[in-house]
Amino acid sequence: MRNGERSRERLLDAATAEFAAYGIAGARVDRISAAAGVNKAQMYGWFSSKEGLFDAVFSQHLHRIVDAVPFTPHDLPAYAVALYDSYLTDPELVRLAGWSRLERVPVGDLLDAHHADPKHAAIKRAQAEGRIVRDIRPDEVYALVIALAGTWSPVSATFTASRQDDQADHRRRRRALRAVVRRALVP
Amino acid sequence: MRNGERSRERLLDAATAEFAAYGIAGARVDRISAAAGVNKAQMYGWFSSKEGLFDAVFSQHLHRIVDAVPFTPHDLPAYAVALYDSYLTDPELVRLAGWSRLERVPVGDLLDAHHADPKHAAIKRAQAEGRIVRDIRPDEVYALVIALAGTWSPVSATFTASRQDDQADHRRRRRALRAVVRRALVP
DNA sequence: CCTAACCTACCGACTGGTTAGTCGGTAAGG
DNA sequence: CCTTACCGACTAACCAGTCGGTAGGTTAGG
Repeated sequence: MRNGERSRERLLDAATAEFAAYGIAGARVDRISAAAGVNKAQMYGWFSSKEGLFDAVFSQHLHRIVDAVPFTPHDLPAYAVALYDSYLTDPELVRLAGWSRLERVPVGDLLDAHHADPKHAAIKRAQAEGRIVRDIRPDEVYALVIALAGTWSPVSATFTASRQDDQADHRRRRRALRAVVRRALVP
Repeated sequence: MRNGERSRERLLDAATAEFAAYGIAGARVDRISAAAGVNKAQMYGWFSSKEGLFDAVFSQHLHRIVDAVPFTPHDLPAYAVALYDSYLTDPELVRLAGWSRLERVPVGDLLDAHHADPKHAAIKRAQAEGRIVRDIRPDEVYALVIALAGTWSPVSATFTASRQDDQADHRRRRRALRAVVRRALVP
């Protein structure tokens, strides 16, 4: 009974990297346990299956996926830009969400309602204050901002940005993103 | 030598469905050959591996992914709405692109330049004519439109729409999409 | 017109490596 | 003495890819 807590953490870290890189079907439990330095049987004692391990990883990172960046409904352009930056520093989270969408949740909400509801409510208030356009429903405002911030994300259908890109590229994308969100959603 | 052409077609159709549903790592070649009614050894005679089969499937559908909808740079809002509709009728294409991004092409362009270049050039002309705002580069205009059209797509990080959704929902999303693209990109 | 050679579609059965998950245990701490 | 961390070795199923064929159609030579 030397150090169960630390082992569990190393295991979840290794599993995060593995699932982010290969998805659920592509992940290998032997690779995870080897990378974590945790015995496989031990792993199965804590989490009962590969799927169970993915669930643990995903729910552990849920708040980081959702709140990687403080939500600022009164300044959506800045929020979108901050998301762009967070996708650059933490592409794993976006990839994890992508796998979950493709391998687990093909339609409907990706996350539980109680993660999104507070944001929708905040958007509604900002609309009442005249900070956000009123002709689009709060949940859709949110969806559109997330989609825009993900234009160059690790699940982009066009181009995925990386930290190695030229700083000028990042600046140009941030500027475009800020302008688009402002013109589209700020009255 | 009864009908090689038809068998090949059935095989590619079955492979498309399988890869769209499960991705490369999750796809099972036995399932594909069974669904197509084509012997597995035959399959390996035509395509040399599971990866080779995915490549064939993906390149076969490339033009449909890129040109599922006629590109109308002079009316980007309508283009975005048409893409929304095409994602509803053909979610497989978007999922295929998603798998390719996650399992194959983690950074940079998802598609070859020669697929995107004509569109960028058309956007540039539309900008010169004053039909599209000039403060955003053509390739980024395109990326932003694709991202917006994919707000409720099968790779959405928030909500994935489906044909079963209420017609009112579809109308509301189309209207929001049209408004956002117009305000953001049309002068 | 026949037939031998050849090509391509088609196929059932197999294999070797991989992989999720298990077993039966030791030892450390409380 | 009980619980929990830890572990090497194992297994049964799975799965991509192969083997060694048969048969139908086409062509060319006689």
